Amino acid sequence: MTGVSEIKRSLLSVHQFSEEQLSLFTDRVIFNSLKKKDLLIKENQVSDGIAFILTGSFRVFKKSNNKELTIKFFVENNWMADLESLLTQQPSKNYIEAIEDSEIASITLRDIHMLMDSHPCFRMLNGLLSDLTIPTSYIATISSKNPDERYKELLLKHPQWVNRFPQMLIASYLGMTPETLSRVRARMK
Amino acid sequence: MTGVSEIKRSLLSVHQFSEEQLSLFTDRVIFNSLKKKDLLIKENQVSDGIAFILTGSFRVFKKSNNKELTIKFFVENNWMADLESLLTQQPSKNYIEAIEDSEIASITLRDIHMLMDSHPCFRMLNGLLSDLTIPTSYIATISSKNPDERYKELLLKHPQWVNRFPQMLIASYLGMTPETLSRVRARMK
DNA sequence: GTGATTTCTTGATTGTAATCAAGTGCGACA
DNA sequence: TGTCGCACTTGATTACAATCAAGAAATCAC
Repeated sequence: MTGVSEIKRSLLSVHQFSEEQLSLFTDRVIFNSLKKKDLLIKENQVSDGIAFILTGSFRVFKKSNNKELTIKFFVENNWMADLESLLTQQPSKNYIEAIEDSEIASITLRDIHMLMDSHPCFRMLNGLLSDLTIPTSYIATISSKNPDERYKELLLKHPQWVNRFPQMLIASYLGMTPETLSRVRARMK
Repeated sequence: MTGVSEIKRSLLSVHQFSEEQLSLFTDRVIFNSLKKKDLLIKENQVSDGIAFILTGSFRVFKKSNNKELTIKFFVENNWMADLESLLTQQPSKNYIEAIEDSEIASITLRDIHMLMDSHPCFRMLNGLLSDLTIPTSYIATISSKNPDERYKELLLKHPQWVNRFPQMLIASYLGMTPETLSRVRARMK
């Protein structure tokens, strides 16, 4: 009930770690609760590790002009981080916010490096990074499809998101106004 | 005149490698020439390493509908790769094309892993990855600024690109038609 | 160097999503 | 349970970049 087994299962999906190695890892994680709207990362803060979502959901967003632009969603049983800030160790230009009340387990970059130094197999954790990138498909969708196509694509790729997250956030993620999203949905019945 | 010293200089910018370590790395690189329009990576091909650009330039693009969408430019003295394909070892959804005749030096993922296993310091090469991501700022620009602002931003961030690359490609990168870019430029004099 | 092909410019028109606005509904919270 | 505030819907209008088109300029191939 602590979440340790979920973390281990996730690690096993990238590499056949031994039970001992898994424990080396989970011994270093720190558990946290966040309430809806709490921020995990604020702009100008340096990301110091990655977090596994045990329950709940998050979004990465950016302030541009003074609009919020939602770039990515994360839900339970996935790792999350601000990849840019993590890799460069420069201040983040993004925010990560809990959409729902959430439970997470974090590990610092320093601890990951220590694990990698002592056990080369932990190098395989780099495989986790791919889920943290912004996929080129997202750019393609945003910049070359119309609102109806964008929404249809989301329904195919992430049908659960549509009912789980407020439409404002979905609209923001799809690069359209809430009004437009509302009309897209009306059109589809 | 082989390019080895440029590679070493680039490696030193991420970590204080010894001369011996640098040579371990450069002993493994393979040199190649590409002509304008040659492809380094095609769609559906798995990326098997990273390449350092000695001379020339490249673009990452994607086919969507049947338009080409330019996502990133790379110029000499930088590393390039299709990060998604590299991290997931899944077929690429993108193309990498030489914009000019170019010289590159490549190293395979397998060789990088070997180096990391034998010398933990090579783990620092992960720092190179940050230049390969799609920055969130790009998304913000594309999806919340008008054509004039987008072009002005490019002039600030990458003034050299504007004269070096064909306007079609610049327009494609900025998410607008060549006609629109032409008008933006006319407007700015 | 000449012709051929592609890129760039400029103009006219259109389509589409943003904006502005008002009303409805629902959920959070006291 | 009631009410307050925020999210969502729907309508009318506007703004802006895409599209279509044609001509000029630049680049490429032979």
